[in-house]
Amino acid sequence: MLQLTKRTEYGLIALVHIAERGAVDSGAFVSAREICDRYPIPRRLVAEVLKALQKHSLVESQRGATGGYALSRRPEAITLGQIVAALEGAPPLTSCESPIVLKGGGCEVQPLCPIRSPVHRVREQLWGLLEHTTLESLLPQPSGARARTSPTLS
Amino acid sequence: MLQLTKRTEYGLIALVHIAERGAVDSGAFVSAREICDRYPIPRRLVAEVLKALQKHSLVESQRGATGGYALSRRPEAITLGQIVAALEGAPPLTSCESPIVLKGGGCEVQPLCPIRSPVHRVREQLWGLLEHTTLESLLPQPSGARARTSPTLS
DNA sequence: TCCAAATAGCACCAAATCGGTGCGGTATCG
DNA sequence: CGATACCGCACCGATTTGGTGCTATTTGGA
Repeated sequence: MLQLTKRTEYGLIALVHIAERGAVDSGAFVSAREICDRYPIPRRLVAEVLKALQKHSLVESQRGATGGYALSRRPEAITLGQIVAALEGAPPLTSCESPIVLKGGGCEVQPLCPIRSPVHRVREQLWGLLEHTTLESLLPQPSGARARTSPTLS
Repeated sequence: MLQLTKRTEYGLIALVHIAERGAVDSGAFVSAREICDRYPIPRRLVAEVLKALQKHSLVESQRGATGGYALSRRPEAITLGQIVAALEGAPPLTSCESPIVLKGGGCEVQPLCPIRSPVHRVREQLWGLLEHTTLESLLPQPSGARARTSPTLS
């Protein structure tokens, strides 16, 4: 499916929320509870997602009573591609997209597969798009650049 | 998953093959058997996929002994977006991508969802990419070596 | 000091989707 | 007639997804 999973959506929401709270690099920590209090996301899921993001060094975690999560980089240094790769596995671009072989041929021989090469081109453009979209660009314009109504979550 | 299904890949292969054979608009018909003789695709699957493509008016079918499938339009008038939409359902762009609601809020109220609007933007770009990629551009350079898909959208 | 809050880790589950198949029916050409 | 080829339905197993239970561990604060 050409669709983001719920995990990724939850991750995006969590990251946007953390970014809005200004929790960057141990400056402050946002708890999973705060996130799922605000949005109807199961607490367990948000924890699982954040854990995955932490493993990919996108967020840092702090245990204990006042613990939580914080971005490990500034929002403009985090890309959608990194988030998706962290939550949905390595980009399928690397693995042979269409392991189609001619009868008797091998997929290794590129000229035999009619669509592998062009589809790879498309996939690369797609990931390029994701890589050029930063977390910051997903934030609801904090400094009033655009006239979008701020959610005013806090 | 941000990945095309096997069905879509099979569909692309079938369409590319049909296009290469010059079967356009009842000019000639390519049988499913010919396709799966050439590529290791289960005959049943290719038939199912072609049927779906036919329902979406991307190919036409002819029953009988010398029957088969033909493109209903020229390859440059068929886009990747149309193919994907036919084989993986309506573009998820229309349905609310992240049905996230604030506690007590509704997803209908757009300003409340922090990521819906930005994610929609990204999705639109993505589909724009697919819509600008024609079946012709997926062909292995028939004559004019214009293997472009869409020019720099970022 | 002790408890509450919070993350970490593991196993587990139900439902949906995906890839693929069986079987019979119908149309068409030779 | 009969071979070829599309059509339609139901069905199956495997994988993925979305989600939960429970417990351990860490940490701050009353």
